[in-house]
Amino acid sequence: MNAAAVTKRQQTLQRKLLAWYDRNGRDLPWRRSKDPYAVWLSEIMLQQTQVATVMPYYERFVRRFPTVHVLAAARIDAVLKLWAGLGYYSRARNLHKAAAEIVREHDGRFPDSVEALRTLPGIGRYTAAAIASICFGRRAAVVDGNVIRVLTRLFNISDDVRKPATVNRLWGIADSHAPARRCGDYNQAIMELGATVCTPGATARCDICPLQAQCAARKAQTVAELPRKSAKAVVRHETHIVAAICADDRWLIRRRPSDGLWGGLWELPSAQVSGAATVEAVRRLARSLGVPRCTVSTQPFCVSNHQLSHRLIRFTGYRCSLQGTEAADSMNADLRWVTLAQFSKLGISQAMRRIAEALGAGESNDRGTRSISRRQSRHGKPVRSAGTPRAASRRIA
DNA sequence: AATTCGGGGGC
DNA sequence: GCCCCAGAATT
Repeated sequence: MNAAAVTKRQQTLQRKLLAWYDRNGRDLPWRRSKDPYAVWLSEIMLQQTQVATVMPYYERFVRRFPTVHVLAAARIDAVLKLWAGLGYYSRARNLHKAAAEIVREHDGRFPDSVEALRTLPGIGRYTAAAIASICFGRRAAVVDGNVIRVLTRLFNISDDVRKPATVNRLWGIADSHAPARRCGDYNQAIMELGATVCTPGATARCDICPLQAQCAARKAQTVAELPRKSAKAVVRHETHIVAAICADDRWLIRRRPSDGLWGGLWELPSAQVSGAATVEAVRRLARSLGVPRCTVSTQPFCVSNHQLSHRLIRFTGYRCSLQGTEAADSMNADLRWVTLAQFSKLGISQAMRRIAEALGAGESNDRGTRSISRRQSRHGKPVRSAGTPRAASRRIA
């Protein structure tokens, strides 16, 4: 908030960063205009996600939803479908909500202040400042993972950056250094420096850094140790079962509740179990879906480990064939019967995609035969999800 | 202040 | 394997 006391040193940093950025800034799709919609979308996608990962998703998304009006009018399923695989799906749900809000409350125009932007779902202090500075020329500093690295090194700050108090301190420092003019470029410059030069650990390229003469960590030879982070929480291990319930060539799928993990995405019904994966647990899951009687394969068709940042989930999938013709709860809009091809085109997580592929590999190989078969891909290599024990990689029909 | 949210790039 | 990533919302 305080732009009053701008020191000579701050001006030097601003000038060097901007000059460096003018020469070395990457040509990214969302930098080609100051259209707040494009910038907003990119900033949301880039949350905790690297540029290289975002690129194809961004291109697809703007092609399908070119304006905030188109996005606001879309169904959430269509949005999640294009987001599928990118992770952190609340971003997509909040994006959709915010689009509707912008159209409804702001006549389709983006708010141009940090405070007003901040009220939109999915827009926190970083994203609000990024949009306000880049699109509307506001003087608003940003702090992200890149800026944390650059600032802790520039000022040789060894506080634990996992503590909110440390990050708050960095927000203050960032704010005191943000220039009144070209603040959007300045913000992108310091992030670009963190992404391409002031990189983590020993990969930092201090030799080509425009701020090497000003860097306290370089002088103190602490670059590789900064930023300092306390140990992160240990990953919990969980066991989940998957019920692949089949009637003819259709599978019962369900939409996950909109909050929580993989919220709003479709899945082959799954559930966490406390002990080991069992056929009994699968039967219970099937019953809860309105499938009272079915035959559950004794051998799983797939065991797949899925690593998340804070937990490791082991999915064990079982085939279930329906007895009789009773349908699952037909009044439940979150349940559907679809072919595997249809399923793969819906918004589903990467974890579920792998499970569905294991299921499909077994299908295609089993076509026309009842024999025990080793699942194979088209390339002839055995299909085996990460961590699958060999014994479980074959299915007994 | 601590947890919860995904998935992949790059070493 | 490991660390990290243009963070936000919830508890």
